[in-house]
Amino acid sequence: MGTIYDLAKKTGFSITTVSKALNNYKDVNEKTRAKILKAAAEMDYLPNAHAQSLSTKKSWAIGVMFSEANEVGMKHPFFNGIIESFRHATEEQGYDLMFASRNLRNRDMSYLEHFKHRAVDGIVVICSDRMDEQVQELMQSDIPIVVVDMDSADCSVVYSDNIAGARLAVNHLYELGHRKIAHIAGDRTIDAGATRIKGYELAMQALDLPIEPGYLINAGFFSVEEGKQAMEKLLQLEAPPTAVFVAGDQMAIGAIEAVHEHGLRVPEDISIIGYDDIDMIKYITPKLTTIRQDTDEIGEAAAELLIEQMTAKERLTERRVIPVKLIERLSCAPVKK
Amino acid sequence: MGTIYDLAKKTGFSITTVSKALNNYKDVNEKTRAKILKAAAEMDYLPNAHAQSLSTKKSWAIGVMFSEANEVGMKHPFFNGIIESFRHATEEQGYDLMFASRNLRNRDMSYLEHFKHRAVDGIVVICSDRMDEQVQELMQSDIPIVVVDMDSADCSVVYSDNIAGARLAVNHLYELGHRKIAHIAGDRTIDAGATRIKGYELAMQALDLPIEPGYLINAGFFSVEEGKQAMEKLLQLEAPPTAVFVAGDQMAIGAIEAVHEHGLRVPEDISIIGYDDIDMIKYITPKLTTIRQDTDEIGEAAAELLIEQMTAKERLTERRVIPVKLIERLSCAPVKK
DNA sequence: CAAGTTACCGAAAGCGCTTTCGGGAAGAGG
DNA sequence: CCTCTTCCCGAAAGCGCTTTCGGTAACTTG
Repeated sequence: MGTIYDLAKKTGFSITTVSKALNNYKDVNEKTRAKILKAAAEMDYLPNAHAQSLSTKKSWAIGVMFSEANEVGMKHPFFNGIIESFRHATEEQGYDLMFASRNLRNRDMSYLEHFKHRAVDGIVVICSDRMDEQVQELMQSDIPIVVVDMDSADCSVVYSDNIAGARLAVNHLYELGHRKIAHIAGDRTIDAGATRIKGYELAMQALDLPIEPGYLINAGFFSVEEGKQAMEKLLQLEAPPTAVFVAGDQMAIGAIEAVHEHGLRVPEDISIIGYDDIDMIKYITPKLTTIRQDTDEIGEAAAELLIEQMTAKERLTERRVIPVKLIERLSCAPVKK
Repeated sequence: MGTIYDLAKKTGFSITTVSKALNNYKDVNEKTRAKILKAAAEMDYLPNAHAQSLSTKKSWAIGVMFSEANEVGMKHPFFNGIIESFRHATEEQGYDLMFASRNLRNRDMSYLEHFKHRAVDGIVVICSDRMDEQVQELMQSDIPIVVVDMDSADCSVVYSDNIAGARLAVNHLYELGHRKIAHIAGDRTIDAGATRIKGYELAMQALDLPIEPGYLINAGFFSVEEGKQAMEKLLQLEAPPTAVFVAGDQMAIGAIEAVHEHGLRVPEDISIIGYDDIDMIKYITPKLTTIRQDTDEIGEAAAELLIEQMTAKERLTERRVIPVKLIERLSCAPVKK
C-alpha cells in the first residue's frame, strides 16, 4: 500500500503537500492536487488510521457497551434493532463502531479504561442496569457519551416514553372493559422496569382502579421463563386478573404459555398486552398486542445526540424521549361478562 | 491520564525502561518495575492504543463484515448468535471487534480498503452471498480472514454440515411415513441455500424417492414472507406434499402461516421441519421441529481459525464443518393414512 | 586482582501522519 | 522599477509508543 512518504517520492512533492492535498487544504494548487490524487489511486494508497489518530487526536471510532445483565449480549432483538439503526446513522458521518471487552491482553480493565486506551471519540451504552458500576464510571467520565433506555441527569439519554406506554396499555385494557388489570413488571433496578411500573400505577390511579394485592408482580429481567412464572402466580390468586399488562414481549410470551398450560385461552379468558414489539410476536399464537418502541428512532436519536457532543466538544445532557404506539393484534379482547 | 513520558518523569527512569517495565521485558529489575507499575496505577496511566499499533504493527482489532443482502444487518438471530460467541472467544485473547462501514468520512470505499485503513489484524465475514464482490475482494487479500457459513478454497471457512442437516430432515420425515416431501429452498447464490438443496436431493435419492415437479421451490433470501409465498405455491399443486423441509426457520414460520390460512393444520395435515433453531420457534404454534445449527460452536471455531492465522502469520485455508442436530418438537407427525 | 560475565538501564531512531510557520515566486499597485 | 500581497510549497516538530544496540556497574572466576 505504501505510506505518505512513498507518495511524496513518487510525485516529487513533499509529504506536507501530499498530506494537504489529501486533506483538502486550500493552499495547494489544483493541478498538483490532481497529480497527487491520481498517484494515490495508482498505488492504492490508504492513510493509516492509527497514525492519523495519533496526530489528530480523533479516532473516528465510537465505543459501544452492551449491558450483559442477563447474558443476552447482542442477541436481544430490541437492542439489536437499536444498535443497527445507531450504526447506520453514525456510519454516514464516517464513524466506525468498536465493541470493546473488559480484557486487555491478559490484564482486565474497566470499560472506561479500555475506551480510553482505544481513544474512542464517544461512547454509547445500550440499556443498562443503572446501578452497574461500569456504567456509572462511564457516565462520570469526560468522554462524550449517550445512554440508551435509561434516564440520568449526568449525560445525554434517550429512551422510550414508558409512562405513556404503560398508560396506553392500561387504557386499552380499560376500554375493553377490563377492571382487574395486573402488571407483570421488570425489575426496578432497570429503568424501563421502574418507569413502566410507575406508568401502570399512574394509569390505574387515573382510572380510579385499585391495584389488588399481588397484581403488581416483579418478573425480574424480562425473560420468557420469568414471565411464565409470574403469570402462574397471578393465576393462583383468589381473584385472578382478567387482563395483564406485561412489561416486555418476551415475558408476555411466557405469560401466554402459562395461561395455555392452565387450560385457559388468550384472549378469551384473559387478555395480555406486551411491550417492545419485537419481530417474532407477529408469529406466535395469538399474535401479541403490544406497545411498540421505535428502535429506529431511538438509535437515530442516540447517534444524533452523540455526534452533536463530539463535534461541539462539550458535555451536553440532553434528554430525548421517544414516543410509543399501541399495536393492536389479537391477544386482547373485551372482558367476559 | 498522561503519557509514558510523564510516567518516566515521575519515576525518574527513562521512557525506555518504563516501556519495558510495562511490557514485561526481563531486563528490568523487579524493584524498578514495581515502582513504575505503582506510579502507573497512581496516575491512571493507560497506553495509547494508536501509538502502540503504529509502532508494533499490531492493532488487536478484528474487522467484522456482515452481509447486508436482505438488509437484516445485525438483526438476524442466527448471525447474532454467531457473532456473540465469536466475540466472547476473541475477547478472551484480547481482541476487540470493529464494525466498519464502507464510508470513510465522505469518501466511500470498499470494506477491504476500510479494513486496511484501520489496520485490523484479521477479518471475519459472517454469512454472505458468495458472489458479493466485496467478499471476494476480502478473500483475495492477504489479511488473515475467516468466512462463516460459506465454503471456499481460498481461505479458512466454517459452516454447518448442511448436507447432513438436510439428510437428517428428510430422513426424519421419511421415518414418519412421508413420501411426498417438498423442499422450500434458499437461493442458490447463498451457500447455505445451495448445499441444503444438494442435501435434499441426495437424501431423496438415497431413499429412492422421486422429486416431483414443483417440489423444489426457491424462496429466495430466507424471509418469513418468501416462505409463505413458497408454501402457497406448494399448496396449489395438483398433488401437494404431505411434508416440507424448509431451509430456514423464518421461512418455515411463513410456511406455517400459509398452511393455516388455507384452513389446514400443522402437523395433522402437513408436516413442516425448519432449519437453524432460532429462539423464537419454541414459542410459535406449533413449536417447530428443526435442524439445530450450533451457533456457539460456529463462532468459537471461527475465532479459533482466525486467531491461529493471526499468530502464525501465514495464510491458512482450513475448513471446519460443524455438526447439526435434529430437534424434535411438534410440527411433524406421522403421515395421514 | 585482572578478565570475563551478567544484570540493568537509556539514547535514539522509527512507526505514518498532521500542522505551524516561514520563505520564495508571481502578480498587483503606485 | 520597487514594494506589497497573494499563492504555493516544504522543513521540522510533534503525536505516544517500541525496540535495537550499546554502555556501565556489579558480580564471577581462577
